[in-house]
Amino acid sequence: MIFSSELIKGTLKTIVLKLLSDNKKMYGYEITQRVKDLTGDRIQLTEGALYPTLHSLEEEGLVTTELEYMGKRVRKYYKLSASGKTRSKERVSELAEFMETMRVLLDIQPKIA
Amino acid sequence: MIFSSELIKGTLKTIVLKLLSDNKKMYGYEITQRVKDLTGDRIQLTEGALYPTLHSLEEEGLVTTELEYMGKRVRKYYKLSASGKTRSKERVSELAEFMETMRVLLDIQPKIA
DNA sequence: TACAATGCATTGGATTCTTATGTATCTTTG
DNA sequence: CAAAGATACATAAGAATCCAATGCATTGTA
Repeated sequence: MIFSSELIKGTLKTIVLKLLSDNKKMYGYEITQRVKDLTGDRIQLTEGALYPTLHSLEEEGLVTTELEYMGKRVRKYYKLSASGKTRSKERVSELAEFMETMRVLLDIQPKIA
Repeated sequence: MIFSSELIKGTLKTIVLKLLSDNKKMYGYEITQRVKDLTGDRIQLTEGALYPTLHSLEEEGLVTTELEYMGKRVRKYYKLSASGKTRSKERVSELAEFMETMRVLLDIQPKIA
């Protein structure tokens, strides 16, 4: 089952920030694949959503970029800035609280880990 | 803490459907207050978001409406149709799965209920 | 050699929400 | 009793966010 896109809304930035906080640096395509892998194909980021998000994070100063050349192919790596690291923690914990609130609101039983 | 609005995106319809599945009938203002209560003021639905959503659910045939007069004041009650009940269950379980996926992706520890 | 995968990116459109506004009634408080 | 707040409906303009489609180019594979 692939989740209907509406659910992704509002969580994309948090996903990206979290991944970047766990990895020194990542490039766009890598992020899409990592999310695909980690979610068992259930979340597939589209490029039309991801790249504007990455650019937006850069404009906000939360990530910095560096180009790397693999032969003739260019990779644009993104890494968290200091403020990005802080923001990442904030976003993740806010989402955690939100999910807990939604769990109560929707009377959803938590899975036993 | 009131959640940043982006997080609510995509979950509003599910919230409304779930509340209606737990209550025979509800009216708009009641829904906003119920959500406010159930979430300890953390989620506050705006009318500009709620009413279009309710109208949309009606157009989709997921809810039916009936007017009730309290003196001169009108209340518009919404109740789930048969297809609405089905959709409600689908939406809630989809959101539950999505949340579980996000929990794994973001490495969020579940609270012990 | 064609096709799939990798890798960047933009554009147009749809959807969804916020903010602001409007109307009207009922209740509480100074 | 008047004013303010709560109750109750609703719409409109604009912002934000995402998807689908498209484009370009390189690399690997059947």
